[in-house]
Amino acid sequence: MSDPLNLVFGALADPSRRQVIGYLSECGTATATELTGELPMTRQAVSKHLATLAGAGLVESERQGRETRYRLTEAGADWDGRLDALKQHLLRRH
Amino acid sequence: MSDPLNLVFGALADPSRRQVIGYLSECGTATATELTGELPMTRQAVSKHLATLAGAGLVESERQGRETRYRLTEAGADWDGRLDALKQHLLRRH
DNA sequence: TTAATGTGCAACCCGTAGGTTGCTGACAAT
DNA sequence: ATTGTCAGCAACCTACGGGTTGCACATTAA
Repeated sequence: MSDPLNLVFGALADPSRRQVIGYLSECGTATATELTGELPMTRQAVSKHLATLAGAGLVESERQGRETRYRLTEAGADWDGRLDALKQHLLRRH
Repeated sequence: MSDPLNLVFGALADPSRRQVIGYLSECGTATATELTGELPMTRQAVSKHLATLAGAGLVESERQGRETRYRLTEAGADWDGRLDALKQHLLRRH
């Protein structure tokens, strides 16, 4: 369960989590409550997704005052690029 | 649920399925019962995994007589390469 | 024809992942 | 000092995924 590949692909398997990666790639940085406005779920659910992404090393967090801001790690940014490329590839293929 | 990206990442999320991809990459082609010898599970479980991989377009099957042989599709072979590369990348990183 | 082998289908079990609600604690604003 | 906002638990619910067993069908071998 601690296999890095497992963590990464487990994290990427969920569409909400891939969406979070996309948003973070656009906004650069965001809090859990900010992301909640973009997703049809509770803040706690978003928080769990962020924890999963952090566990996979795709996201990192930093607490500033009373809010904690999340941003993509280098690995997370890499995956955002690959996901975009795959989307384009799949769209043109059909 | 029919989003291609969902299907692909859902399929790749399971370690057994990634292992199946690896075996098919080595052997070229195999049946469900042959793969059962390599994995700690039942033939039906392997068969389900193969069905999932086929649903994601990573594997294709062809029935020959009473046995059905599975092989990687082009997309599946691509992913086998990427998985190997990622493994190496993660190993050297630590 | 009969037996053996390979497959597919359906029902079922069980753990866990995704999501919710409810509460508590930390900062900030007034 | 009080009130409002942000975050972090913890418990709970529920659906689904991974796996099993059991049976029925098709094909090859005896």
